Amino acid sequence: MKALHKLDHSFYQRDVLEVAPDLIGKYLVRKHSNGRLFRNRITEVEAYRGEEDQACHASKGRTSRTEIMYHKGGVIYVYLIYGMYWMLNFVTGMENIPQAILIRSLENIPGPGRITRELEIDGSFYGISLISSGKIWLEGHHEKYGFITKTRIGVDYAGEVWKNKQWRFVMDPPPFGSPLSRERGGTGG
DNA sequence: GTTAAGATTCCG
DNA sequence: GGAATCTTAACG
Repeated sequence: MKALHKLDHSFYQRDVLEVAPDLIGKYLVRKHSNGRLFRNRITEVEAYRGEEDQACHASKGRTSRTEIMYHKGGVIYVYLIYGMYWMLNFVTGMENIPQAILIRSLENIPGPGRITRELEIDGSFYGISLISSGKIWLEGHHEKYGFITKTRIGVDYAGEVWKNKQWRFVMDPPPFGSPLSRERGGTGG
């Protein structure tokens, strides 16, 4: 078994459309205050790219909420949706270029709201470092996973051009035994 | 200050 | 299909 290494700034400080597919199969590691360690592979993400992307929160420009997306890659962007669920995002790219990747599913946790609930991630994670916080980081090895692209979920308001971007990346083939693999072999409707 | 809507999830 | 639940952005 290959050794896992922690991903550093060089991984995150690339264009969001390069980083997003590279996230597939990487291990998300969460260290709790009691020392307990959670480690699970990322299976689905979505890219949000720049002020021109009408589905990206930064399309509203710099605000207190979007400010962190203008930071160079390697920090966390979280926000509350529907008053109930925290969405976990990784900021990517260079300084002053707003980008982020929504972590939509892990190997055993489908759903962005469920990920933050189970990993105990909330607003206090806004802006913390994926490299030096010690609370959350990524590990990987030099191996690429297969993936397919799809349109992003829940962004129909963004207009024809942006809502149709194939900027959702899903592990394919899915991990054996996962809900995804069962879905795949299903009846098809 | 008020208001509409949201990168969701769960139940029926 | 609809409720839960509250922050954000837009407007005044």
